[in-house]
Amino acid sequence: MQRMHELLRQQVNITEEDWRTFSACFEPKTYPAKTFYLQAGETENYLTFVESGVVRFYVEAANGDETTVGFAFDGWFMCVYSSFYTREPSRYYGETITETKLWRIHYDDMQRMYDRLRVVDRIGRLATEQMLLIKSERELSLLTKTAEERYLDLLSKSPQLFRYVPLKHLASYIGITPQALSRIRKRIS
Amino acid sequence: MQRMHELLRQQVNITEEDWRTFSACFEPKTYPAKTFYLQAGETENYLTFVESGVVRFYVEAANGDETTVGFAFDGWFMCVYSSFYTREPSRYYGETITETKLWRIHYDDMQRMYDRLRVVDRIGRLATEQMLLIKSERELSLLTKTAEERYLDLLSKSPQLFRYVPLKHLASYIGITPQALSRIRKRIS
DNA sequence: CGCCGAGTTGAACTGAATCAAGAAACGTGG
DNA sequence: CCACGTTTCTTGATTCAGTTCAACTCGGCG
Repeated sequence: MQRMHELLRQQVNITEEDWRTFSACFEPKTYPAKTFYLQAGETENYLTFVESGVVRFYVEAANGDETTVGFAFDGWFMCVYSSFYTREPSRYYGETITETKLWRIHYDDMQRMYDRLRVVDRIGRLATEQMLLIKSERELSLLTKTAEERYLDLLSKSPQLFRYVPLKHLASYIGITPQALSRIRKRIS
Repeated sequence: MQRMHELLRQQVNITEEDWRTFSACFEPKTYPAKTFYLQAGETENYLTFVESGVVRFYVEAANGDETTVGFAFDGWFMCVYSSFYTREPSRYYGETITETKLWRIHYDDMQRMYDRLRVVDRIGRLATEQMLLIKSERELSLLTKTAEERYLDLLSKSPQLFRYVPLKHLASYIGITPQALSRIRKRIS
């Protein structure tokens, strides 16, 4: 919680009183490794701050194949936004990779906070803007870069992933099969 | 402006007074067809509401190839968000396809509005959330669908594009070359 | 009329998918 | 702490979608 407080203060002016009101809405929770924090078909009810751990988001194709869409790391806000905003069932699974400690706020509480505290609208806007930047960058990467370039980007920007996540999930994040990734790694080394 | 007012009122409670204050910051502008509203290297200074017309966003590769990243239609807010938020030069070009009438607000005025009117924080948050939904959908499409599926999606969801935009730009939006799109169209028909 | 950009078509090539099999690493129970 | 089964990773052979390069058609427009 300490960490979330610091992170928010870097971005917005939040009074001690507003922080107490806002932070009181969060509940702590811990998931063991390899457990679902959200399954496809469920509705995302929480906006979550990751205190420690790594979470993987993926979708499942009709044939059972998984496509990894993204990850959430410690110090991030995470959420299946498409379900959280629209209140429709999620198409994504969210699964912990390592043991994950988090703080989360329920959708209903968040709406109350939006109405009650002006600073929360501001926080929500800035958090969404940051996620939009990440998604725009990824769109550009998928459109203009080769699989090999995306692999090297991942290697340099998120080396910690390679310690926890099986290569097959990184392959599907890059947009290729595990076999293709294996050959890229062989070619490079 | 009428249209923007209606659109906003569908989403937030905005008082007449706040609307007058906010809308007074917007200036009208008209671009002929095939002109740049923003070039790569420039910083995006405006958040823009498209009154009528179609705008294409693209990036240019080292070899001169263009990759179309997206479009903006009438009734949309448009912006090169990555440049607008970060105040860094844009890597995207924004070029009108048809004559385009728009209303725009300068970055500095928008920041003033954020501080002055609470409802603008709310509007900014909701607008960003919607763009994030669009980008998330596109990410999923690029990761899990074939070029042919993306072509058919575009055909059913945005048929108006086919009236204005050369196929080569739709091809690069789909993520393939004009030749490959030509063959897909032949195969399907 | 001649030019130019857009679209199509053909042929050769390439990166990645697929199918299949084997090797390595991992974790779980005894 | 080892043995076993499972998952992950690698490698090979084949197929496929899409790229690249090149030639040609078509329609608009100075």
